[in-house]
Amino acid sequence: MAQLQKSIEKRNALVKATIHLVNNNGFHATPMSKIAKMASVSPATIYLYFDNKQDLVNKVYIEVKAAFTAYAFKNYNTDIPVAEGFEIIWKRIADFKLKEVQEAMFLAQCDNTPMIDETSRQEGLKHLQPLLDLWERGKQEGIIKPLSPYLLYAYSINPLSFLMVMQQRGVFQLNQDHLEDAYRAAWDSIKK
Amino acid sequence: MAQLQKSIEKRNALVKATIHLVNNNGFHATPMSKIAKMASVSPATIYLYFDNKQDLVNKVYIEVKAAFTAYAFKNYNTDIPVAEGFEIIWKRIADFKLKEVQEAMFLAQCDNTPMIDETSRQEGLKHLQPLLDLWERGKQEGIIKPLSPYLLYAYSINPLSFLMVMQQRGVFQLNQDHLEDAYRAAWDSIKK
DNA sequence: AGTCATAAAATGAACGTTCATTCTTTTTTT
DNA sequence: AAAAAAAGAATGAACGTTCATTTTATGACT
Repeated sequence: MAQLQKSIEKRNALVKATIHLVNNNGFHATPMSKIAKMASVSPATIYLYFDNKQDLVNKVYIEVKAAFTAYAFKNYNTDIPVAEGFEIIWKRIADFKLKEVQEAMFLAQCDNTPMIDETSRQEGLKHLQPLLDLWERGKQEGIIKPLSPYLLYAYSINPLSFLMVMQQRGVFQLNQDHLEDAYRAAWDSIKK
Repeated sequence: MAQLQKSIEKRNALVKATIHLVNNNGFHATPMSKIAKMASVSPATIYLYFDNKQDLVNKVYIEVKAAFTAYAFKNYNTDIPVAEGFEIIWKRIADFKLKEVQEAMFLAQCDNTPMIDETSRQEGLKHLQPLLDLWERGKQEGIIKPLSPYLLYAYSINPLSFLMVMQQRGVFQLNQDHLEDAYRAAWDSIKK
């Protein structure tokens, strides 16, 4: 029991170190030796928890993505009206990206590079279904534009990633007023 | 003269090969030997044109970025009214991303990873000034929302990158109708 | 409770490979 | 013939992964 506990701690440390180092250096410029060192572990120990480097980063991606969507949909259920549901989800996503900066940065990098296996990418996409359902409902009720989900996503949700990256690079400071403006822009771009 | 001519061809081949290989494998999974092979050149020859691998990718980034912005602002000048100017620029950007897919993918990857030096990133940003000026004018005339340029960019220009990546991954096909919809969403999100 | 045998977990060193870069030689151009 | 450009082979460092060994935890038996 104490043994299992310890293992989980080590695994978490490895995941955390991977996120941090990949954010700063990229996947291929992050040696296993450095991940091990940051997690206070021997390089060989990584291979007790993961098959290899690719498996490590795939698993980290899927776990972070799952955590992200769990957070995003926490206060949402299908009984809530479309406009309100969208606002709830959008603001939770913004929350996540502002609070869990490292995790969000990691996802942004994964989504824009060939770093992740295609299958893991697909896996990560599945979790977004509630949002797609909401948009479908919104279209049927004539509340939002009859557009492809990719367009809806591109103009309402995805811009948050861009803003977060800019904030992270220190080029501008994102505050609560900005977020209200951003939400308004997001809604204006998809509402009918 | 004939010698210089030949050199430029080799250099172009190297740039092209770098873009292609980095798009498919990422920066660090693209060995100089493969770039050389794809450009039909010896690895050593690369070092006649570029200082090292980092210098190569930085220069490719800046050149592609310059080509991109030159294309974007081709038909625009400061006498054109704000709304019309925005439409011209937006559609040229969309054009570029659809026609020069490899170049656009390369920029998207550079903008979301630690692959490029910070100074090169800054350098690439400078070229966007005409768009910033246009927004400033739009705000003063009360035509577009009084928002930070980062918000304006995030909700009007940047989504195109997302759409292009999705298209490139084959998850959906972007056609002319989509582009009209996308432009409408872009404008709705920033107009007052 | 304490001892010890066994198994699991963890380690550091070592291996084989890959890669960026350099060096020496050959080819091409002037 | 001299200089510039290009080539391929060589070099040394870094990396992912494995291996042999040590450390730690577990549980049976006194």
